[in-house]
Amino acid sequence: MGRVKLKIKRLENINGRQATYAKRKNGIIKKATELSILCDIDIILLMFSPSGKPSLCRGRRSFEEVIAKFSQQTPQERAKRKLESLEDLSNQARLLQTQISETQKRLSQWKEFEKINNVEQLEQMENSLRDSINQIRNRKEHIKNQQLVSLQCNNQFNDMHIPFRMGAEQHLQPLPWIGNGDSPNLVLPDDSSLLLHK
Amino acid sequence: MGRVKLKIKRLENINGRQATYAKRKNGIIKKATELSILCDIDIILLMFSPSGKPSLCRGRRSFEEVIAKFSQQTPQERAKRKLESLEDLSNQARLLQTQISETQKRLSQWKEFEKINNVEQLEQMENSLRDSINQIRNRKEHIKNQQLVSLQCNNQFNDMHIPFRMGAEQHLQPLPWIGNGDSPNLVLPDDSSLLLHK
DNA sequence: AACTATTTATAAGA
DNA sequence: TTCTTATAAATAGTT
Repeated sequence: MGRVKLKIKRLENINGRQATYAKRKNGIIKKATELSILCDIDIILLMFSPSGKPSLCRGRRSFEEVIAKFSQQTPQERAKRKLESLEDLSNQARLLQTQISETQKRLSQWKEFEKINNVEQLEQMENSLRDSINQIRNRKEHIKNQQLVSLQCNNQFNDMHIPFRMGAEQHLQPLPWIGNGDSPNLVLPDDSSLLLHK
Repeated sequence: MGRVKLKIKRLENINGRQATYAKRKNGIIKKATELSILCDIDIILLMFSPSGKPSLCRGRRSFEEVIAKFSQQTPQERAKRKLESLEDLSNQARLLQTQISETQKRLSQWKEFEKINNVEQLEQMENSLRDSINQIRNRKEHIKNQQLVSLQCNNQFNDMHIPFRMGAEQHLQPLPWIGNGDSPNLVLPDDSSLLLHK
């Protein structure tokens, strides 16, 4: 449609390409808009000028919505998307792996004492454990004293039909972590004393 | 271009929409192809028929390449992409959060004995710690014996110009985890004995 | 799917 | 660049 019939072949003149692009771009955008309205459809037209400037034409729905719709419809696209996110995920996985192995290294210190060859370090670990044992003993004493007190209270109130062990329920709370042994049981004493100062 | 001038407005007849779509789809695809060749540009034309069937037209470069080029060029698109991946990431984050808080809950048992109100449980923990201390003591004994042996060896070989402490280097290995106190120091005794059977 | 009257797009020139 | 215009191309209604 023009003065002469045009051969569909790359225009060698760069200015000619720019001029033709400018004209035909408007034409095709008009066509896309018309098609979208007339037939009530989703359409995306994305093109780059010879100098690289993008032009986007769309119907009523957004670029992202239409691309997503297309990607969801075609299995290849879905697979490709997954492949793309795989890269990110594997980076994250690598990071987590590092963190986990570092943590496990630290944890294994407290399990596999036969791998530690430093007597001073062993002694510091022993002191830390001893400290924890002392804390546990203190706690046990405390609880036993409390039980004694609450039993005395119950005896006082037994004639008043207060339910048995009422007032001592604090130490009867369920401890949900017990028996939930599907993941390793971790231990964390306050072992800041273990850090050797540089 | 046709027998009558067409008002650009949604065609009410569904068959009319289908027919017009079929004709104009070919037209616009031809236009897009011509533009791509004539001006040597990237172009993507994606449209859905009134019944939902997608048609994709592209130039020399693939759909993904052109979309990526566009997404990289426009900051809004880049932001939107990030926003999309945010959803996945937040799901992962939530999962990790759960795992971390579960782990921390377990760990805190070994730090905050004053929160445990069950004497039996405290005793099991104490036994576990005592067991670890015994292991440490055994290890210390073992190392001291080894040191004695290796010192004797060194004395034997001193006249042969063997470097000092050669043969005892095993217990002089650096222990990289010491002093690396930027993350909590974790402890894991073999506390399977702590699990109460249901 | 093919025809064709007519509209629309556009190549070259101003 | 934008406008003009001769001509090519697309297509609406029809068969």
